[in-house]
This record gives sequence, C-alpha cells and structure tokens, in this order.
Amino acid sequence: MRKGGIDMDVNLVLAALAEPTRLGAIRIVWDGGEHCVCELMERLQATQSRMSRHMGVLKAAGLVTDRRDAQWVRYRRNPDLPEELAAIVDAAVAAVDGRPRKAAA
Amino acid sequence: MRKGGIDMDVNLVLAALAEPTRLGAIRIVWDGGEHCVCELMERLQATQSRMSRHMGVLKAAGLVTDRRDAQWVRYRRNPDLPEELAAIVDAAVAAVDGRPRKAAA
DNA sequence: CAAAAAAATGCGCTCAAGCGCATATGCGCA
DNA sequence: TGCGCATATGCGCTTGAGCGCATTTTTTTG
Repeated sequence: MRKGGIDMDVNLVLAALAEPTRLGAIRIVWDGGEHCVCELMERLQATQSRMSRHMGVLKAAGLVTDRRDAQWVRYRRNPDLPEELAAIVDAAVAAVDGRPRKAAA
Repeated sequence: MRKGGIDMDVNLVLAALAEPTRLGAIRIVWDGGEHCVCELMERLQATQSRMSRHMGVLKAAGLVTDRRDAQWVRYRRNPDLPEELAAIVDAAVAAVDGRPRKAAA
C-alpha cells in the first residue's frame, strides 16, 4: 500500500543525495541562489555531461528547479520542496558542511 | 582532501538509507530497542540472507550495533552515532514515518 | 545565416549493488 | 555428540547506476 506515496519520495531524495557530486551540487545550490551548470561543473570538477545528468537526477527527485536564462540554465533549490524532505537535505548538508572539527582538530 | 573524513561517513549513511528495506529496518530499530533478524525479516517481508546482508550494510555505515544473544543476534540503534549523522536518520525516519497525511486523507 | 557557447541526450561500456540458493557457522539443548 | 534454530557468507547471476564520447538542441552574437 501507498507504493507511489511519500515512501517513494523519501527514497528518491536519499538516493539523489547518496552521490558525492550530487551532494556537492546540493550544498552549492542550497544557498537559495541560482547556479548554472557551467559554474557547478567547474566548482565540482565534473565534466559537462556528467554534471548535466546529475542535475537531472536532482530535478527528478524534486530537489531543484531549473530555469532557462539565455544560453544558460539556472538551477536552484526547489522552494516547494515539502518540509519533511527539506529537513533531510538540511541534515545532510549540515553534516558535511557544518563543521570541519574533526579535520581542524 | 579529507577523503576518509566526514564526507565519507555522510555518503555511507545516505547510501545505507537509500534502500526501502534498510530504511524500514532503521525505522524499527530506531525505537532504541533490540531486534533480532528474524523479527525484522518477518516485519519487512524479507528473506533471511537478504535481511542479514542489509543489516550488515547498516552496521558498516555505523548506524546499528549488533550483539550476540544465544542463538539470536540483536540489532539496535548505535548510541555512539555522531549527532550530525543521527540527525540525517531522524529526518529520514520522520519523513516516512511521521505523517500518514496523504494516505490517511 | 554562420559560428560559438551552454546544456541535454543517445549510445555503449563497466562495475557494483542486490538477489536467491546453497552451505557454513554459532549456539543451546537433549 | 548430534540435532535444530538463528544468522552469516560464498557464489554466480541480473540489473541498473554512472561514466565518457560524440552529437543535437537552444540561444546569443557577429
């Protein structure tokens, strides 16, 4: 029961986050601003097709939206992402991003 | 840099959670109590070897600990799981578990 | 219209995740 | 010691994720 419900979304989100480059993209995009693929490529050291596909996965999971702007496509955090799902992303971002303690120590 | 640091752990955790049966096991185990494989098998409709391996993945990710008790192996939530990682699990569990709204409506 | 920049996509490859089946291992009990 | 229950693991298979490469699509500018 409820095969196409919330469970699916949670799994989609978790699977989307469970890849280093995608999580990196989410970290960048999670500032609320818009970022083109070219920027993400460069900052994450990924090739064009690779980055494009990864963003496709994030979009399919509902985590980001895209907007065409001239020759660029601007990605940004999906503002309509349900709270409970956003909470997962927030926690993941906070975990990797929130504290260099272990390394800094 | 920091290849074996927090990043790795976060990815391990996310990958571990990104599988329905494993997430189901986490939900059960997240009550703090101990649960044998046989119980998890039955409640999650999984075969023995399948469940055993899934628990192995969760253990490798640091999410659970196991304890031998007679012929059983009791799994439970790892109490030493770092806060930031526990927060990810909490968010995931809450997302799937916390509200039957869509289905109940 | 031609050319160039940015992004998406078709194609084929590789590799690992997940599975079932069978077997091994650990443990209690007769 | 031998049997039975609970769990782990070796093995081989299938499937899908992720990748690079080349090509196409979209849009701007000369």
